[in-house]
Amino acid sequence: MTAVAVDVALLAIDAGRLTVLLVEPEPADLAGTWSLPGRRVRDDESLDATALRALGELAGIERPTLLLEQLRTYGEPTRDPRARVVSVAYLALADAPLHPSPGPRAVVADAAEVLGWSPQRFAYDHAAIVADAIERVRSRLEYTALATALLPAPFTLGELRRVHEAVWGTALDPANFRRKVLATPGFVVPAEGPAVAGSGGGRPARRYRPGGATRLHPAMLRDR
Amino acid sequence: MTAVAVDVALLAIDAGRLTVLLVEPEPADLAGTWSLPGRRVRDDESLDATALRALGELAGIERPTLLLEQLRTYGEPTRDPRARVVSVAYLALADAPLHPSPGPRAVVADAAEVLGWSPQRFAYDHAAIVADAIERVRSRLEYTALATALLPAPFTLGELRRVHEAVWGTALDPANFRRKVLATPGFVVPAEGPAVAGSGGGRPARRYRPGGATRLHPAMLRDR
DNA sequence: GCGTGTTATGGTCACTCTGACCAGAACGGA
DNA sequence: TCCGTTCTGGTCAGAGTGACCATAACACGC
Repeated sequence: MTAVAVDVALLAIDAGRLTVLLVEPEPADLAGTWSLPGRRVRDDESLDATALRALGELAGIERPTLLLEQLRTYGEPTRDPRARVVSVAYLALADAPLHPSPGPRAVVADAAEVLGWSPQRFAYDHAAIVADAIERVRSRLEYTALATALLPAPFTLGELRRVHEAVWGTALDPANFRRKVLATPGFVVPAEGPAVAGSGGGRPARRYRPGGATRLHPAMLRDR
Repeated sequence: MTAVAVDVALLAIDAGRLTVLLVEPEPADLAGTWSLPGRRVRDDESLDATALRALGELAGIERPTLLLEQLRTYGEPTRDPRARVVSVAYLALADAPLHPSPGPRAVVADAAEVLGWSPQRFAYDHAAIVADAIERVRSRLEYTALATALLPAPFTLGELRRVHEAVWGTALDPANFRRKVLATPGFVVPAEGPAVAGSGGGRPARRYRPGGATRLHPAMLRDR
């Protein structure tokens, strides 16, 4: 009988880098590999609820501010050698660095490094899911206002720019980035209160909040 | 126990309009509504294979040239009142008008009209799946070369333009469309052979084939 | 054959958007 | 005070775009 599971790729920005949450798989024969937190779907439970439960039970992460977006569903008959499991993969974005709770069973890994790992370091087909999740968030930053989900509000345009730089792995011109963000209706709106200086000195920056727009026009295309 | 099914939104261009394939649901208590062709996933069967089998068994459509793309997975616990069914929805594109086989059990409906139907005319949550599929193909035409999957090769730039017009429901300037397509690397490549006139007269048009590119740079943005 | 309608193709022009770049403003720290 | 940093506003050339025009090359009716 075919089982249904949910696996979650939880991404966050930590020290200027994009990170992904990994956990040790539960089956003993998969020791030494990494996987995404995942749980079987209960009969009365929505897929979103399963995703949140997996993060709580396997990494001790309970955050109401998580942004959840369905990634795709992985259903190759051979993806789990023990049983037929169709897995609905989720992309989740946190607005602050992750601090998983219980010891070595969960780690926060650098996304760019993980992309270079051999697929054998992952359990099941989770190497593909992680790669798809990272590519999805990179693409979403071009066409949607998703970057604001990776930051606590209010934020400065410099902080928003560093989110884009961390996700895309490229440097962006501060003045041009500012011009494009402010020219895109609904991307950000000014927040009340005075400008505040950052940690390394420099002129204090104004603060902004998410503007409510989802799709961006015009888009913020990265270089190719 | 949770079951897994695949539902397919098969779209095609017919007489200058975007169409979607609908079938009558099998349960007797859903008579009078429409649904997408769907089947339970067999234990040894991939999701893609289930999608093709559903089209064959429920509409008599057997086409190797279909383009399949996963849409998303619908898993609300209440979406099917009889049992918990998680459904993986697929978007499928045909390169020619559809001719479903067996009588009134399958119909080809105009996509724009279907979008205006009340959700009660559909079984389950298939109104949402159809709407998501149409929005997906409209969006894909902006950023990918998917339009070439809705046409048999070789094709003229006028035929390719009419695909965009049918999907988006807007008129496009022939000269500007031509300039943009030819300026996008890998979108189309010239086909051998002479130019051929269309049905309604006019200067014969050169023919092209898909150029192999998937993502388009620059994108072909529609008006908003 | 001849005009007419249609489609394809090539071009112009003004406008917008973009990246590269410059310069001053406003802070923290030596 | 000087220096390094970041923020903010600006210029400039080039690419891309929509609106539009003109010509080419066919089918069709007369």
